[in-house]
Amino acid sequence: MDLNHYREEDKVLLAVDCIIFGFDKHHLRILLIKRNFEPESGKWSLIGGFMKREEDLDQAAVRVLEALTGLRDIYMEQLQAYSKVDRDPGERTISVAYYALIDVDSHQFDGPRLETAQWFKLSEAPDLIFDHNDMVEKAVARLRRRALKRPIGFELLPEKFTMRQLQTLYESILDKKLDKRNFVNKINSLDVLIKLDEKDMTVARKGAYLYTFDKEKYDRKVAEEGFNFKI
Amino acid sequence: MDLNHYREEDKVLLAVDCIIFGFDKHHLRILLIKRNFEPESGKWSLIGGFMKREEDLDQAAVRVLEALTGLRDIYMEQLQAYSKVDRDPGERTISVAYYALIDVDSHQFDGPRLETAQWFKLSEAPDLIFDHNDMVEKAVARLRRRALKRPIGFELLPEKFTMRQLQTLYESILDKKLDKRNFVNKINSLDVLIKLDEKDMTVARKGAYLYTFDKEKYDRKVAEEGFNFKI
DNA sequence: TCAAAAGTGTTCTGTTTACACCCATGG
DNA sequence: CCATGGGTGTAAACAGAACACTTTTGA
Repeated sequence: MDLNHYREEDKVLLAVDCIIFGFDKHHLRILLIKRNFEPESGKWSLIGGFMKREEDLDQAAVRVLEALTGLRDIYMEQLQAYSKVDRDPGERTISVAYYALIDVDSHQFDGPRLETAQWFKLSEAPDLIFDHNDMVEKAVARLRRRALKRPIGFELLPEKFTMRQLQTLYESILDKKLDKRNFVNKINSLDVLIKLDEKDMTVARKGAYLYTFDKEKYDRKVAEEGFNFKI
Repeated sequence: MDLNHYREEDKVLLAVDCIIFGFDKHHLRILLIKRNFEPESGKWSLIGGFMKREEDLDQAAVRVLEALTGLRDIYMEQLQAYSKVDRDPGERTISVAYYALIDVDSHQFDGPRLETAQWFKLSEAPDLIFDHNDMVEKAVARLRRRALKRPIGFELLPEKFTMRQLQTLYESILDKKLDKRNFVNKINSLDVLIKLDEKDMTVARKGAYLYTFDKEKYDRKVAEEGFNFKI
């Protein structure tokens, strides 16, 4: 059997596509670009590009994201490979999806790219090319699972945030209303937030306490394989 | 930027590697083959091979598994892609890992392949080539997560099985002893097993009732997004 | 003085855990 | 008749869900 012999003609192009989730204090968003090249020029798609021979997929994802949006040092995680034979009508390509979570407000992308890259509310995102809708759906499912397993927010929230912002983030990820008291009790019982003396006076006349994550405690607890964050 | 232009020299070989879990009524096992080709000839590895241009990854995984073991109609699920630049010392290849669960006893592989393919107890598996150890570790983690989320066993157990066999399966997946009464109560509360009138008289003087999965109920419940199977 | 959002605890219910004895049978 | 593994229930601890009023202060 020639299973184990390289056949030059079986080589394929490997692409990466990035599902970038953002949160802007009110809504969960996703970053898309309008394609200005064929195929499917003019349509919306995920940020993507080809892996080069001298890099691995993780590196390709980081490079492609920066090239198209100027966003730097974004940590991305691999989701899975998409390989249907006819997924890209142009050329046989296999694409590996990556996803990341970032705080919209502290990651402005630079001017010239603004026209092509744009944040959409998750619920209002346009139809995407190829199998990109599937990729997004899968990424959302992963985000939800992850949110239920441990408190996320490090990446999606600014350094300092109010309890309500964290709750709103969870509500938009899980797409359901949560009980304020139960949420606060749950978060506090996890003991990974530091309550600051500072208040955000813009959100209410009374003001709202600001919190930060206690990264050390958080990492320790995640490592100890605990948490289980059911809401 | 040439992000969006195909470069012939960036094409790569895409491989699949299969982590096949089996259960033989006592132990969780994994299927490995001894390589009789370079590189790393003589060492143990996962079952793997290259994707052809005219098929997708899922199809490649099924084909490769059958070619090397004679195992047919095995449902496999994609884990993730492995793409370190130097992962295969021979040629630049990216490998996508797949995993499957099967019942060892009802899936004998055919004679001539017996010498290369072999079931190992998970705890006694040899060191593997390339990044295959990582793949296995990841697959085990996935298997555990899945076992905790819903009752698995359809695939890993024979059609009819005893409660104790199901418990042993869970104990070997989770690698810890479970309480017999709590386990039975939990399983029964899920209401997806059918208790047969038949007993397996080989396991104890008293005999042990045989069960089958109620596939319809099971599928309905999984679809209703419920279950949460904490043990 | 009032509108708007923040902050805060308790009770109830369901789930998980811990735990020990009798049963049926083949040898 | 006894050794072996199968089969069964209950109580205590814990986690999750439901639920309403007071506080602060800027306009």
